[in-house]
Amino acid sequence: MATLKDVAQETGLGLGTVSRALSGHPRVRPETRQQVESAARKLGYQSNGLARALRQSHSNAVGLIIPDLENEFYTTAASVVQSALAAEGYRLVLCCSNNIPEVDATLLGSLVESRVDGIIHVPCTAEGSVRTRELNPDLPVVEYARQSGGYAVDAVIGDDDRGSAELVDHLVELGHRHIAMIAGPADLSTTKARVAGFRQACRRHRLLNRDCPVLYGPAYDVDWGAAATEEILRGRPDVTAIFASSSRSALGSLKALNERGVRVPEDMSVVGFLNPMWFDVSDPPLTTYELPLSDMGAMAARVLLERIRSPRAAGDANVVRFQGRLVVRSSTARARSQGTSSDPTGRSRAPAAREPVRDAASPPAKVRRAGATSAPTRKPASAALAPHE
Amino acid sequence: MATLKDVAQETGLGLGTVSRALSGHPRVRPETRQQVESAARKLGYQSNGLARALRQSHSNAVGLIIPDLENEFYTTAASVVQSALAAEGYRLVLCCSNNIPEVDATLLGSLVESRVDGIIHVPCTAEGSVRTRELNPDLPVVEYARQSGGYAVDAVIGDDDRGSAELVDHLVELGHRHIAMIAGPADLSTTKARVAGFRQACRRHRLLNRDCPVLYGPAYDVDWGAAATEEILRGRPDVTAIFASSSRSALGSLKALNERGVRVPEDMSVVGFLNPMWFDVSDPPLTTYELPLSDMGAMAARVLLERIRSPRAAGDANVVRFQGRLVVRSSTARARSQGTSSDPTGRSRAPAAREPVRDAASPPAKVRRAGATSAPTRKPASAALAPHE
DNA sequence: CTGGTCCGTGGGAACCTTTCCACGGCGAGA
DNA sequence: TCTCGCCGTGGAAAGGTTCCCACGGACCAG
Repeated sequence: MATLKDVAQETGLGLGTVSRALSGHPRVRPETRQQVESAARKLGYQSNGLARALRQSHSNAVGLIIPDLENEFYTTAASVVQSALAAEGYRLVLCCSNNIPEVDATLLGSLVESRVDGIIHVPCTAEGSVRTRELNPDLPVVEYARQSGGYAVDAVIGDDDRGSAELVDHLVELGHRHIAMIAGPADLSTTKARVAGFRQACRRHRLLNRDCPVLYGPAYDVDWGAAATEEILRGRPDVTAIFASSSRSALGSLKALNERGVRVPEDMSVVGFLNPMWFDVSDPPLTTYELPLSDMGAMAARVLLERIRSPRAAGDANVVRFQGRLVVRSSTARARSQGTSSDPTGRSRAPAAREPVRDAASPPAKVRRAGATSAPTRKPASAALAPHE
Repeated sequence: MATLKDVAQETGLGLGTVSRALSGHPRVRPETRQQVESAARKLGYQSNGLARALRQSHSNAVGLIIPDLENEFYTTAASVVQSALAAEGYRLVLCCSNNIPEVDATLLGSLVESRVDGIIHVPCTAEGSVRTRELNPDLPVVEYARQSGGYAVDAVIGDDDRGSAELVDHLVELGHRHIAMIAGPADLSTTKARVAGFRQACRRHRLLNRDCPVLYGPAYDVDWGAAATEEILRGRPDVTAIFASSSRSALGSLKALNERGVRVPEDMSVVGFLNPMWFDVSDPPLTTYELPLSDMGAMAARVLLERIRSPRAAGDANVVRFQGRLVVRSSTARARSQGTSSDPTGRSRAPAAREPVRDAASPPAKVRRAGATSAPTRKPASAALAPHE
């Protein structure tokens, strides 16, 4: 391929001039620029991004590491991050850890080696992104969806525990007092948060721990959702509601229930988590807690770009937490004949079924120092999570 | 960050030696290697991928351009391509054209500028990937899912027209003779193929063109699916079956029908295209044509890597076409009181409902010259599309 | 008329690696 | 004993860009 030197030779100009002409530098005569441009076109010159990145020591690329490429929770993030970055002239290098810690670590290494300008990371262990700090302390990193620990690293997360709590509130309101939670891998921070919210809400409603089992599983996927549901049907006849804490396990749960002929919501209420587009044509449409995924992805990109552009003040971590909202559909109904229920048919559905789903759940949030200072949290976050100055 | 030079200085060795030691070159004394490695660890040395790529003139990265990051059709591809590449030590640079030709072209340019080693491209115009040939004739490109034209470029595609045909066959078998097709943008090659298959099958069954309208739309998305369905309900009371030629428009169609109180399949049969995981818990579970997306993605990666590794023989395009299979569920039933129907209740469901969905549809396919020579096509493809030697 | 400034350009250094070549030493075969 | 070849190493070139500095000319003010 043609290089700058070739263009220089063709035009009889020096390399510096050609470079300036091509990169829009003001100090170059218009005619010269014309000449250079036509020569470049003629030779089919394509500037070498590698060489430029090497010289300028920034590559206009950022890495995104997600644990699962077939989960709309993350692909939505990837999508909007990609858009946000593209708008600012950055490329996205997408990696997938498959939730394997070793792969995660390798990917991190590979990304710093390839000299990306920043990384958005969904960590899959408690160590999280701290490894990048060892590799390159100056590399901006923001954690997404999951938070690794007490390290001072930027993060954009959903309010998982509040979501769990709202779903439990909803179920309790309908008279359920025996609720099973289908959780994911125990060591993920999202799992922890969702379980914590679940337990806390149960306590608040004076539900007994043994009435509200939590089933940890190998992954947030359809098979586990189905398997856990089987387990519940087999071993816990007292349970009247299932809280599947991810969209995929909810799908699996529904599948298993449908196959076993268990009617939803008459015999069993089911709630999901997050709100993929197919939740309202499933059979039945699912009650769930929706997180503003697009906003979250955009925010992650914004926080990262801000860090890339302005030098980072050490220890000054920026944690943004997004609220979601309860979306009530027809997969939840009054508990069947379980003590307090006054409706033996169990058929009275929640009143607010089929409410519109896709409106802007949280106010347009601003990054601290990017303008308005309001964090998107409605109530002040716990100390560990609030942006600390 | 520490560089090779720093390590050389630290150890008192020359750059060449340090480089060799670190890159596993055999000609270096084990003790020396030890020394270098410990010094590198001590300094936190991270090799600079940019410099290496520049020197070796290959970057171990490949680009993937898809038109829509929220469509499981493409994200599935992205996922498996990513895995396949990672296994061979390549990174994936993911770009999204949003189906905008200008963006597509820009992305192509940006990728060749960043010196990826190859590109997998879902073209969004008929020109397709030919632009890369101008930019860099040696850059391996494989087109995915859509085929741009008569250019000699590798491609991995699904057998869209056969899929359409099989769905039409299925509907006709059930007595439908007025079938509306919800198509996508008219200029996409997938749309063309699906419409062609539809028309052809209609002709074969002697259905009249005016009984089988094709609705072209702005995009393969939920809104268009819903809008088109409204249009059909309003303007075409004769239609008894809707062929939504993508998973998302099927979703929109179902949504619209449910909202209008039109029963599926009693009042209207619906078939989708492709087979996202939620198609069998939708209300009702959808009959569809499933394409082996994982195999297709893997094949695309394989074809590309093969091209990267072995010099391309000009004009020798390798086109692989994947068969899918009909998946019959309960969204299709005998046509309502439409002439031939012998079942006035319209309730006799297709016999094969709930058949297993996720088995290996097509035999493990081999790339030409990568071992076995059998193409994954069951019957010989048309001349224009067969791998030509 | 001269000194200073700005403009446009050329040349070289720097970015960091890999790779090639050369060189000294040493063991083995002639 | 001499030579050949191999081994381990050092040095330098190359890869393609950007950035800094210097330089000549023109222009302006004193």
